[in-house]
Amino acid sequence: MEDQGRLLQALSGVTLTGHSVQGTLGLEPPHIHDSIDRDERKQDIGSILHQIMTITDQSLDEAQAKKHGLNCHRMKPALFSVLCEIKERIGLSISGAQEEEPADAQLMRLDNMLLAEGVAGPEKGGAAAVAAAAAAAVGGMTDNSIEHTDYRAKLTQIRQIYHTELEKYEQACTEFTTHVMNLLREQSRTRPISPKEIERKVNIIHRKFSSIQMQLKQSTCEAVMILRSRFLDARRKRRNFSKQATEVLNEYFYSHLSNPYPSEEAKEELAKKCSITVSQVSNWFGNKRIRYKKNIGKFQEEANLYAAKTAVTATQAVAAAVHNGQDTSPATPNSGFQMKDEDFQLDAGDSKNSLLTTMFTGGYHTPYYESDSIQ
DNA sequence: GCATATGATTTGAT
DNA sequence: ATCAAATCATATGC
Repeated sequence: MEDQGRLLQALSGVTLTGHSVQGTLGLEPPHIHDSIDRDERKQDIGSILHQIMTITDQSLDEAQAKKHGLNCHRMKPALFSVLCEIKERIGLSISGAQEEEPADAQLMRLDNMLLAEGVAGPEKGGAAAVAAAAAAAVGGMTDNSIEHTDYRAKLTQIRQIYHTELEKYEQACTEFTTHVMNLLREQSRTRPISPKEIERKVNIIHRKFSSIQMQLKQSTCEAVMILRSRFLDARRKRRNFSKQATEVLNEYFYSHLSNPYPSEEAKEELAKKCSITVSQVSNWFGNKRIRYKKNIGKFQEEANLYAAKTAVTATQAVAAAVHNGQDTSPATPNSGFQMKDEDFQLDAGDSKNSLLTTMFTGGYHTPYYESDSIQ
């Protein structure tokens, strides 16, 4: 009863000194309570608060001490690893081994595209812009270069934004990762968190951030595409080749009519002569071949023109040949036209020009350019 | 304004 | 990779 009394005293904050236990049990008349001094009660509350504070401090210290003791316990590492293992197993059995890497291919595609467009990869925008400006200054393509530099400038802009954003993301990712890692490492002193789990969590963070990066890449790609279609779609801004370039190309075409497939070297030379690209030469020959084949009649006049042209240049050689007593019998410019995997012979009926048809449909197989003849 | 010419691109085959 | 063929989109000439 004595013990109980003290305990109750401590808990209720009412001094029971001089009163019987019955009093604390509510057997005392109530008016006695009212008579207790208010100051005295305040003092009691203060002392209890103090006690509580002290207790809290003590228990914190105690807990800290206990924790430290546990941490230093020789069995702690073993216990920790066992707990980690158990946790690992539970985690695996719940979530299973779900590996999801479907976005990888798309990410690669985006990366490749950005690299191809010059948005990612080594810095070259400035140099290219300078080169373009220089080309413009030299001359040649005056109206084209302005748009091209404009395009370059916009591309550089996109590139800059892309890189700043990417850097920001990377920085945020590293920051967040280190923060989480520190947190987990700190917690691993009191919770079973294995390094493996930390690694996994870090991976999750990286995945999240890389998905954000992918969004950035995606929108950058879109921007570049729009820019391209606005500025670089050659079909929209097509310019005919110069008369001189067409001349050179036609000369080659009609003088190689039996095999109008310039080699890589020939293409390069033609490109240089015409100040166009090799692929433009390829395009031109591709178009020419198909269009010539489709309607040889339409091209008769042109063929004659260039045949005559080359004939003139060949005159000297012919003269020499005649002088040497060689055969100079006429050949036909278009009779031997040959497409790949196909022998294409001119049908006389196709031609609208009967004179030229009779002139050039002689059944000779020797292309005119290979003979030393003049018409 | 329209028909044709022409350079570029796409597609599918080899 | 290169080509033929079809197609697109602009240029040009009338």
